Amino acid sequence: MKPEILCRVYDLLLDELGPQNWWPAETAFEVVVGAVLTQQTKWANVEKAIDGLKEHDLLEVQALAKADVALLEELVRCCGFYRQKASRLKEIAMFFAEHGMDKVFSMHIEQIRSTMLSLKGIGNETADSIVLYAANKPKFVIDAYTTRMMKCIGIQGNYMQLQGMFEKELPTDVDIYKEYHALIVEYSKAYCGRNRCSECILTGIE
DNA sequence: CACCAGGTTGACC
DNA sequence: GGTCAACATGGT
Repeated sequence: MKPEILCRVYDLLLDELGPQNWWPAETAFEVVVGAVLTQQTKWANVEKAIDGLKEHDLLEVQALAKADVALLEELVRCCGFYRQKASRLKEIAMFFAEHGMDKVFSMHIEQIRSTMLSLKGIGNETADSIVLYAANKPKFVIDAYTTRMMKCIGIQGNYMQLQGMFEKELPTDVDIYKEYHALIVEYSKAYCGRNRCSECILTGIE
């Protein structure tokens, strides 16, 4: 792997798309809910579910922790895997209701991460999304787009290996981590469709 | 009508 | 350690 390559990719993406200002959410808890709902799901469908939850005043910890699961299933049905997501969201809300979200998010970064991983329905990517965008701590998020893009430029590895590469090369900076992940997702959605590689701005960077 | 979407889990090797 | 089916709706 060339030195500085991840920094150069960041500069290219930022120059191409401009700042993305992720995560689109009004509160930290909305980030948590959105992070679970967006698993294998288009963001447009997540927005519908978020709107529905807001209308029922369920997008806050105490309310969601006490919510009727059947109602939750109805509200998140548009996101797929709706039975799992409904019950898991409620359990996650119950956890935060008991332990206090601010208190949990004020722990050390690796402790927040492992705490999130201990909850059903939260794996590596969702845990890191929560750490970065809800707890506001520097953890680089790897997702399917990131893995694909890195493979395109000759960088391969599993989740933790890729994360290690980004965190080693980049400055430890919450805003850069947030922006970089957002840029990868948005660039991939816009330009990495079929047969788009020839006009990709990253062509030849490896 | 097939395929994919900002994954996670539990079972299995 | 890695791999795999199951989980499910909605858009192209």
